[in-house]
Amino acid sequence: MGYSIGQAAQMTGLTAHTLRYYEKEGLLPFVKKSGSGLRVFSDSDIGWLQMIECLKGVGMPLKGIKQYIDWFIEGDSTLEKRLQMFKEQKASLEAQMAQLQKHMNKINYKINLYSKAVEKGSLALVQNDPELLKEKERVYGNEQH
Amino acid sequence: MGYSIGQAAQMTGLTAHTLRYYEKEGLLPFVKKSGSGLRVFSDSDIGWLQMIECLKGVGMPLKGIKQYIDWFIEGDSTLEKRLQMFKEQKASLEAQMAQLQKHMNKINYKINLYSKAVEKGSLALVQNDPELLKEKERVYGNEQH
DNA sequence: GCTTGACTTAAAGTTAACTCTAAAGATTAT
DNA sequence: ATAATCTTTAGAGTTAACTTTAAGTCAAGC
Repeated sequence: MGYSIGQAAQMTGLTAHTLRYYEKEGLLPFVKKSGSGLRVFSDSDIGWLQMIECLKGVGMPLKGIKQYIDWFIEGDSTLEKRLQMFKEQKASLEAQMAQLQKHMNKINYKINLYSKAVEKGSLALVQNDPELLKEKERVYGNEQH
Repeated sequence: MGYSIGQAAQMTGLTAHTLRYYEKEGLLPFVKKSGSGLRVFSDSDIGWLQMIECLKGVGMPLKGIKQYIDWFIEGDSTLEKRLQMFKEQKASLEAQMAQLQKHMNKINYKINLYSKAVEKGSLALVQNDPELLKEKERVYGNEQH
């Protein structure tokens, strides 16, 4: 029900250093201190850290995450802003996933190409395989490498 | 068939500064210079830049990309290494996409939650909606925020 | 022939997000 | 109660990937 900074670090995969850094940046305004000044993380604090990891993972900078936390603290008057923020993150996430899928197609092409090249012992011998050229045109525009 | 650094910048969405920086870092070993010392980018160089963008986009650091280019220059003796590299990038990409999907689930939950909160004008009034709690448990482990 | 804008180099500066250091106080195991 | 370990603070250092600066060269338009 109350975790030390070391325990919180282990639970989240972050380091104690990073947790102090996050606190300094205003990302952990709910973490309490014990009588002797030690941080005490609650389950809710761990939940916040997991939300932070999520937002960080979709590419939000720490400043943007802090904005969300500040809105949360401000209360129900910021509900629309928070909803808007999540909608924007969803759109950004969809764009990212589409981009990654394109990269995946290119990389699959390369794996195909290099698999055949390794078989033959030569890249040049394989580059003009008509089957590969067709796939290449489908995946890329019209590149090399 | 030959592009100035400014044209190459426009074609790739990078800045001329960045292209010079990439060259300095060894990522553009094939770019030629004109008699007066100006860079001349070929279509193949543009293709390399697109491959660089792809690898950067899947999270490879410039050093790793340079390694690939160095292997390419070294020739067919490095075919296996290059194949291996692309296989690793594919695995990393798959992990990333799975992670992003998890984040997407959380964010969809938040959009759902905040949509209802905005409707009611209160987050607290909505937090305990049994329908939402069920979805929350499905999406998260057991968090707040 | 002069201005404007693109280009050259080398090197210093910027930003985000940590990461580490030092010196001291607190907690836990034996 | 004492050694080993954990935690505290403020502040300096690190890393990747640019980004800007300074000081100058080159080419095109009027």
